Amino acid sequence: MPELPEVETVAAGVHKRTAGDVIESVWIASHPQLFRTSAAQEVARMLEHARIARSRRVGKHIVIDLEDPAKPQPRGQWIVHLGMTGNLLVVPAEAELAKHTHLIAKLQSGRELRFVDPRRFGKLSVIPAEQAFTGPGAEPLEISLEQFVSLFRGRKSPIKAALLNQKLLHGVGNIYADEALFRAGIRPRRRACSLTRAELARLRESLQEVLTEAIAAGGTTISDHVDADGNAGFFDQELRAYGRTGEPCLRCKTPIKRIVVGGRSTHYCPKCQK
DNA sequence: AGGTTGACCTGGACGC
DNA sequence: TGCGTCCAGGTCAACC
Repeated sequence: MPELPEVETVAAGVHKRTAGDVIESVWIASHPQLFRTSAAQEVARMLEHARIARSRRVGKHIVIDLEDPAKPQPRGQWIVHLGMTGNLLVVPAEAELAKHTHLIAKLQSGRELRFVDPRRFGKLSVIPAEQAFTGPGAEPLEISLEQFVSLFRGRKSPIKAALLNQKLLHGVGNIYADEALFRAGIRPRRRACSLTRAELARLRESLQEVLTEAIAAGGTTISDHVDADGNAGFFDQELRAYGRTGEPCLRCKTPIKRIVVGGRSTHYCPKCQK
């Protein structure tokens, strides 16, 4: 499900509904692979009796700032990665329990913050307050043209694969990589280092544009992305390349082609994208 | 060291 | 209806 716009939608929803609320107790299912960097008990200890100060997005991660409820002092950060099918929902305590619910944080307000993830590719961890979480790469919406250009200098991998590399830019996933390359008119298989400065400038513009539009639409719902309230996003109606295999290009009517780049399914217009 | 591939999971869609 | 196959928005370890 989740790339930058979807994670942004979820983080904003969680923030709106839980800021200031206090976690009374935590229930965690026994799936140790969800807790690669922090043990489940560590997560529980950090969350229990903490006040939720703020929730925000960094790359594809949701960062939840926790503080001690007595004195407003930072306690730590809860880092949530939604993986492929993960979600954070804020629901009334009596709401039906979804299958694959792996964590429930009971809130003072009577609601519950629940982590649900059928495929269990998601990851939960906690870090101390003084250790600021910055994510693995650069923010696509804030990066300057100079920085953007330097990311791809000397990179021999296909530009599509480089866009998906979270250590370069974090937050870009398969859908928006395809969409940005379509809008910029660049072939996904081009070596990153072969792109001219003008092409990279176009790519950066296209990427920022498509991400911004998708955030405004509440993200793309292919099958299971919903916001903290359970509402679907509607950016899937705006997709021009992703998932349109065989359908006419909206610019030139040539059928959209599907290939595999870096092991990921990739959609592009063989005529418009050079 | 950088680049590529398969493994990790469940479930939905499709063909027979 | 049921069974097998393929595919999926993301990483990350293990290989070349």
